[in-house]
Amino acid sequence: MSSKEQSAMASAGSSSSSTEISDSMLRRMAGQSVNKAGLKKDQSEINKIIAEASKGSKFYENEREKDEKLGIQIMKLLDKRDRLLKEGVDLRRLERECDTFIQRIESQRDLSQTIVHVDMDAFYANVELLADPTLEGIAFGVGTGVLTTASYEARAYGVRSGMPVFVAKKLCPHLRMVPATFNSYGEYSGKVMEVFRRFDPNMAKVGMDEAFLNLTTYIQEEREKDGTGQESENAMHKRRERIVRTIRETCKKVTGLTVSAGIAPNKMLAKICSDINKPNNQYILPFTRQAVLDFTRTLPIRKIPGIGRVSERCLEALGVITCGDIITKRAELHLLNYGVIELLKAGLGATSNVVEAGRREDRKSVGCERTFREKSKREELIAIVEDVAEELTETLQKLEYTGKTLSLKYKTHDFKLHTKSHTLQHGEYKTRDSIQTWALKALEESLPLKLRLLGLRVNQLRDLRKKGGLEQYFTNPSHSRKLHEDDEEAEGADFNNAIILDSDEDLEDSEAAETEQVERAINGSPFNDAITNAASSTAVPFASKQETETTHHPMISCPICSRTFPSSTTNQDLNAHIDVCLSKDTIQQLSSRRSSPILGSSESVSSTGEKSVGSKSANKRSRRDIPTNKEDEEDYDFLRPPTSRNHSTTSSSASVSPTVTSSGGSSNKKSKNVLMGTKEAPRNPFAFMKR
DNA sequence: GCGGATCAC
DNA sequence: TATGGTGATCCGC
Ligand SMILES: Nc1ccn([C@H]2C[C@H](O)[C@@H](COP(=O)(O)OP(=O)(O)OP(=O)(O)O)O2)c(=O)n1
Ligand SMILES: [Mg+2]
Repeated sequence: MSSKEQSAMASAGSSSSSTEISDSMLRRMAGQSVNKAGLKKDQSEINKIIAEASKGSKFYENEREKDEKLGIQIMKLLDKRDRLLKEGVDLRRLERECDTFIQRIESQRDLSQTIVHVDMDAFYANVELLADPTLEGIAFGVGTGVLTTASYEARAYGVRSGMPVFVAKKLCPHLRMVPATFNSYGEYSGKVMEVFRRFDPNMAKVGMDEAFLNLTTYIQEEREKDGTGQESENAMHKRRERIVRTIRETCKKVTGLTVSAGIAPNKMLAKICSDINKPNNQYILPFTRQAVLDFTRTLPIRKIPGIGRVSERCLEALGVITCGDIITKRAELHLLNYGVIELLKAGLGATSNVVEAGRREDRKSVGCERTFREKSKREELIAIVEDVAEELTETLQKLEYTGKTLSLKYKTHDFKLHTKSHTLQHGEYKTRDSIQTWALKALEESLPLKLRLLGLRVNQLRDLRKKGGLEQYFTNPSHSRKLHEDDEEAEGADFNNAIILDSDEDLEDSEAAETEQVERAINGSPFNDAITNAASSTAVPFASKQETETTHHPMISCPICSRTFPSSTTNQDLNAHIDVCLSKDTIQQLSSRRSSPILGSSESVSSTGEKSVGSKSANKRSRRDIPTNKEDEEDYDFLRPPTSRNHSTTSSSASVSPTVTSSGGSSNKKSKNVLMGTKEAPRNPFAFMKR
């Protein structure tokens, strides 16, 4: 049993070449393998060229070390699994427990929202193309030293984001490079977002070139305007496609840039779909449970946002390659305290469909870092820190934030990363001096170092544009500034008020309590003092409000079959119907191909004229009280038991958090991601999909 | 609160 | 010869 996985894990050297580059290293060095369309060469050949070009470098050595440690951690993970199984853990019980989770997830599945993920094609590259038409149709990359992105012509050679130029040129000798012009990307980003916002004023921007839109309201309004009543699923399907095509065309018309899109009932699926027909195209997933399950069953877990190279390898070692495997292996995942519930949600394609605009005060940090040729001379390093501190200060002031925590980041010549941070008890980081003073101190006490990167970052921010103090607590969320209403790029540095009070608390480690000064300056009026001081003492100024939204759910509909009901329907009736639907046995449908009423009519139909998306507030909860569960909405409650379970079975010996034991220095540290979890505490890499 | 680590863009 | 910058989150202490 374990022999099979053992071959799957680690390197299982199948490399036939004389050199000994393991499979895992080949894959590690090759970023995203776009295996999609016409690559000029075989992906495995490309991977070999990449690794070959890097071999021997410090970078490569560092990667190899990390790879080796990961292999060890994975082996420990498998050992732990085998040990628990040998000790007689009841897998079937775990499986039943997972089935309960699945039932709950299913009961909350919501197909009622039309979610779209829009993603600009080769964004930086296409912006450069607008400025320089001679780039049309040729292979080129954007950046210096490392590519931020590449034209699709270049991608055909295996050239990708994050790849160093010298490697890219090995893959594509005629590759042309153009330097990045970040300001222009910001400007175009602004224009693009403006277009998206026409279709969903609440659009959620994700980075400079992508966004989530909830088109449900737009669609509803359009239908009302048309006088169109309830539509067949087929008609809805076409309407969605048409509207998204319009969005993309408008974007192209207004900005000259092409965009791809994914249309699905929730964010994760929409995001995955936007990639399917890239570039300059779209993909829509039918809004039926069966279509979603068919889609996810064979979907590689690596496509799940949040599952990166490391998680992919860990899961692969457990035999989990596709989302369908998540279901199949659910008991083992549960046993190992992997974040089963989040994995199951992803595997079932039942994730968050809440789209809300980001807010300025949501920002958590502002930083600045610089890579340079190896340096170890004290004065040189000091000069760099001073330089970085100055730039960071300028950025902070322009953006109008201050922060309580400052961290210094440095990378040694052999690519090992480190950070040191300091949190002020009273004051705030705001001036160049307060920042630089601590940064230099931190650097000096680490000093004998040969470095290639230095950076500074301020955390625990306070938004100076937002009313400080307790009022935040009572102010209506809608009053908070949307992230787009200004901020970065475009826009000349609008001078800041006279907030320049300088509160160099930290200078002598004295931590003066000039917070008062700062606050006063910010709030301008002394009337605020009482509130302000109280707030700062309770850390409220930095608090962000809680949304506590459950999944979007404007109408009452069966979460399994989508059938809608009048809002007058009682919970009892609804639950009765849900039980019927669930009784079909979710698991079975997952593993069996079982065709289904595709976009057919059978579903949806009976709308009983329950229109009104407007009555949104109607039913906020999608799960109308399931079986016997506690009140908690918290997934982790289900994962708690694991620890006790694991050990209860084995009693003492279980060695609570054994395996890891830290082998010298930072070594074992793999603990990070799920697996290594010496203990329970499953990791939750899916913030993105979380409610 | 700190430091390491993973992930995304 | 040679491997970026910004920001977020999670985990174990
Ligand atoms: N490691 C990375 C990845 C991306 N970017 C920047 C450049 C990209 O143009 C932009 C958007 O990232 P995407 O992942 O969306 O990639 P592209 O838009 O370039 O290509 P596409 O979306 O068509 O795959 O972010 C970056 O600086 N560094
Ligand atoms: Mg893009």
